[in-house]
Amino acid sequence: MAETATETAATSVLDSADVEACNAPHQLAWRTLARTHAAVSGRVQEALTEAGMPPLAWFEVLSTIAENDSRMKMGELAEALVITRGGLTKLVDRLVKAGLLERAFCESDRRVSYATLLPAGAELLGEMLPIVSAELETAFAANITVAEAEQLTGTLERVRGTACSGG
Amino acid sequence: MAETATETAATSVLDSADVEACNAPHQLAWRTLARTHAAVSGRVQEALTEAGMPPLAWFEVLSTIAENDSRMKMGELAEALVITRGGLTKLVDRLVKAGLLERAFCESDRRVSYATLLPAGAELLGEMLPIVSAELETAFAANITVAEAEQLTGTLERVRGTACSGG
DNA sequence: GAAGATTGAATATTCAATCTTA
DNA sequence: TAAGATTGAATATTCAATCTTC
Repeated sequence: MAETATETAATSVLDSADVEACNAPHQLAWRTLARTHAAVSGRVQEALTEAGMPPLAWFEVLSTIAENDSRMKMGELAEALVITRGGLTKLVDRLVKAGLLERAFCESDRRVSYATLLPAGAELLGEMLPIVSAELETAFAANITVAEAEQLTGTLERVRGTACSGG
Repeated sequence: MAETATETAATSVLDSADVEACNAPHQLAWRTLARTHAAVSGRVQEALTEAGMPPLAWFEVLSTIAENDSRMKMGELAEALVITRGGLTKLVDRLVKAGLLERAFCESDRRVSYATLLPAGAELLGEMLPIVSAELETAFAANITVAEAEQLTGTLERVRGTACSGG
């Protein structure tokens, strides 16, 4: 309505099919997913900053490498973190400059390079972990049960599957 | 442990408590949430690029405003999109420059400014929507049921709640 | 002084092009 | 020629400082 008003820039901009599409359960789930991710990320980031710690991205890198025998190929790491290769190169550059990681080259295939965790990186990870964990406990444990968390993980992994492999 | 090895940079870097914390259901849920978000975002972004459309962030802005009577305060919009105010100002700048949005000022309180949807913005939204919808259908509808999507939304909203308000 | 929004400097991320090795 | 990684240019985002209005 209100199409007679002269001020209204663009009322009723979406036809009924569009509105339906916007409010479909899957669309709603996606929007909630995106905003929950942003909100929780922000909280964790804030907690790290207040504790004088490096950004969340550094934690992601350190923890991912630590869980993979403290050594990962750059390509694998980029895929695990779901960021571009170029972006990962520069991110790792910063961690190397900070003395947390070291680059190593594969002997059998000189094209590949590894990012390896240094003791200082492991130590920092140990300091960041409780802060991140505490924040996640606040966000998750306080609001959903363990069973719900596991179900959430399962559902999300199925969604992610198609998004990645296209199969 | 493993301090006798000369090659290993940092093996067994996490003690058992840390490993436990990393693999806790809530930590796992968070990691899956973050990576699913990145993966699906990437897919949608790619589809938009291939169709010669603007980035996903533009879609988020346009659709959020469209769902709120085609007019939102900058602060509300920033909160809805979970980005900083400064970031939103520049994002909206780009959309304004592209002729998709218009700024309007509140008469009762001159401090607040509105972002209003222009017809060109509504038209573009109509073109982007089917592309985004199709990609989300591929990611969601193909892998989870409507009931699961609704449950996912509910679970995520509870997680988000604490992350935002702290209550 | 406080709230809302914007700006500029610094940082981070992407995309395309390049380099090296298989 | 292709795969893996890196670099540089362009873009986007944040943080702190500023401006305006309440």
